[in-house]
Parts: sequence; structure tokens; C-alpha cells
Amino acid sequence: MSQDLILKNIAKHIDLDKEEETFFLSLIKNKEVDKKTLLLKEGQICKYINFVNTGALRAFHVDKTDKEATIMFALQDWWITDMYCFLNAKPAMVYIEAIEDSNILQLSKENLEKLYIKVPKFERFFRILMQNAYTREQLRIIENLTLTAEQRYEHFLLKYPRFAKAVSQKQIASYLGITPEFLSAIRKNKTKR
Amino acid sequence: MSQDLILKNIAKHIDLDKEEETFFLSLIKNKEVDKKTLLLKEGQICKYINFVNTGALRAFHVDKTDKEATIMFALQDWWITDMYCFLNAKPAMVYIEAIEDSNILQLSKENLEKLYIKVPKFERFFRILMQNAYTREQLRIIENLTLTAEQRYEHFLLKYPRFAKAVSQKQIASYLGITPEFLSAIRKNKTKR
DNA sequence: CGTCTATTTGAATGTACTCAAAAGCGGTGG
DNA sequence: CCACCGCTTTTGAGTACATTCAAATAGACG
Repeated sequence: MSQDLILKNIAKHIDLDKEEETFFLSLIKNKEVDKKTLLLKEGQICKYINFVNTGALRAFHVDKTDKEATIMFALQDWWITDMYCFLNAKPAMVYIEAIEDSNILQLSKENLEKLYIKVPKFERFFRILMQNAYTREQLRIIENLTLTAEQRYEHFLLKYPRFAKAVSQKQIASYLGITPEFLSAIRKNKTKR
Repeated sequence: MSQDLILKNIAKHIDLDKEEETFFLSLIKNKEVDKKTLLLKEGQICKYINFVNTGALRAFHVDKTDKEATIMFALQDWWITDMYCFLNAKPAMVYIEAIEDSNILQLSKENLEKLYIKVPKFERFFRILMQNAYTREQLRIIENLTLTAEQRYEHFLLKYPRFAKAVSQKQIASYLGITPEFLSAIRKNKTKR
């Protein structure tokens, strides 16, 4: 339940003094969740941005035909939320699920606004976070547009070896935008060569 | 060559006083480009973030097999750059091209850093810009993962009617991640019904 | 141990691509 | 003003990539 990790995460981009650290921590809610718990369901208001202190989360969208699309995984030291709905206080389009027993640190929209007012440096912190998220997603789009499923799977393994170990094939398939059956076929072909 | 538009664009998210406006404008470079001019080529250092004052730009990636993937269009009042390379001073992965005669306002990385120091409110402005870009790309990924090409085309027309008028079918196809031939077939099917 | 879910396998199908060729369209120069 | 050029769009046939459905097998967990 230590809060070292989140402070270190913040220190990557901005410097806080003791008082600012204390204020920030006072705004954070600590939450223990078991594997398979849903932190957010479609249609709910997304109140929090979540920092993974320990464990792992997954954000996914479910369409009318019950097809899942994994939007992102978040392992230790990652931030995750349904950003659109968090920012605009709209009903969530995605589910966020614990894929392991996890310890999550939550920052609410209201507290984030307080934080921006009292410690404007956090504008910078979240700017950098958003920049990184944006460029990551942009790269993912390029890959989705130009690569075959097999190539995307290769890239995924190279870029996110931590994810590849932590999550099921079914979930990887839904991140890549293919069926579990086809991912299985891809893996079979790979070993054959 | 007026700078009203960019100031209005900024005023959507933060309030500047006269002095701050003047300082901001002093950092901006004005550029007129003809249709088909490349503002950025793959491999170059991406020095600027571009604001479209008049005209239209397109960012696209070209893979080993010469296949183009359009990353984004930017019409009047939009910001566009190769964000990853702009931020990290890396060689660009994308081309940015004028798809009409355009008037572009450019802000360099160095000047942006100056701006952050002298007018920290801009941290907020670009945070919001990045947030919006991020959530937009995330939505695009969900659509790419769950919808067929025809559905994606429908959404594109609904969401970006301005784009649909300004750009060629070939470019729309490369934004949707399909071949021009297949987009042509989709359009044929649509009218048939 | 039994149950539930994940993964694999294979056949049939559908979606989108490649290649080639024709038709359309816009700009440029004579 | 028209003829020509280059590029975009259309069309169609053949093919490749990826899905669906069903069933068998393997793993995880209480």
C-alpha cells in the first residue's frame, strides 16, 4: 500500500516538494480489487483515472455483436481510464477489468481539477502523459493500417513483452483486432518455420 | 495572413492578456505553401507544429511496399504535426503535404519550450489539445477493430463531412485502411440500395 | 475430480486485396 | 478551345487473408 511508486512515476516529469506530494496523496483513493473485478462498466460515469500500483488492468469495448476490442492493457506503473468519458463526464463506452488481483490508486475528476488549481505543474505532467498516449495510439493506428495480423502480433511481442506474459491469447487477439482462432493459427505457422 | 483565427483557437481553452498574445505571436512563423508542397518528409527532423490558418494538410505514412496510410487530415483551424518526432526530435516517420494552397502558422519546438516557461498556461492548452487528440485516436482504433470497411466509411462521412468534400477518394481509402478499388466498390454498393 | 474457459484444429465462407484494363476528369500547352 | 497527358476512379477476375462455426483438446481453479 506504499505510495512510492506513484510519486516516482510523477517525478519522471515534474518535481514536487514535500507539501505538494502530501497534497497530491491526500486526493488519491486506494483500492484493492480481485482478479475479474470490473472497475468500470459500460454506461457508468467514469469518475476516476487509475494508476496501477500492483497487478494489471485491461480496458475493452464490446460492440452490438458482443465482439470485444481490447483498447489497452495497464500493468504496474501505468495510468488507465476511459479518457473520453472521464474528461467529458459521459457514460463509459468501455469496461475496465482487473486481470490480476490489483492495488489501484484512483484520482477523481474533481480532485484532478483541484490539483490543477493548487499545483499547476500537474498540467505539465498530464500534458506529457497525454502526449505519450497520443503518440502511442497513432503508432498503433499506422500498424493497424499497414501490417498484416501476423506482423502486428510480432510487433506486439517485441514492444510489450510484459503484456505478452501477463495476458491470455484471447485478450491479445482482441487487442490486435483478430479472432482467437486466427491468432492460434498464426502461432502455429510461426513455430513451423 | 491575419492571426485572429489562431488566437480564437487558443481562447477556446485558455485566456491570454494582450502581452501574452503578442509574445505568442512573436514565436509564430507564417508560411504560404502551394498545393502538393511537402511540409515534412520522412527522415527529416520535424521542427514545427503546424496550425492551418487557411487551406488543408494531410499527414501520411509510407511503408516498405509504398503503401500509403493517411494518419490525419487537417483543415482550417486544426493543429497537425508528426507528434512523436516533434516531441522527441527524431527523424519523421510521416510526410505532411498541402492538399490545397495553404497558409500555415508554425511553432517550433524551441519556441514552444520558451512559451511553456514564459506563459505556463500553455501547458494547459496543449494538455487539452493532446487529450482531444488522444481520445480521437482511441475512438478510431475501436472503430478499426470492430467495424467493417463499409461501416468505417459511413462513420467517416458522418463525422468528417468537411474532409469528405475536401479530399480525394484515394486519400479517404488510405485513411480507412483500404484500397481505392475497394472503396469504389463500397460506394457502388451504397448507391445500389 | 468435475466444471468452466481457453486454445487448437479444420472446413466452409466472406471480406478485402492484387492486377490489369478501361473510363473519367482536370490541368496545361499549343 | 481543344488535344493530350497524368492521375483518379471504376470494373472485373482471380486470390489471399481472416472469420465463422463446430468440435476436440488442454488448462485453470474451486
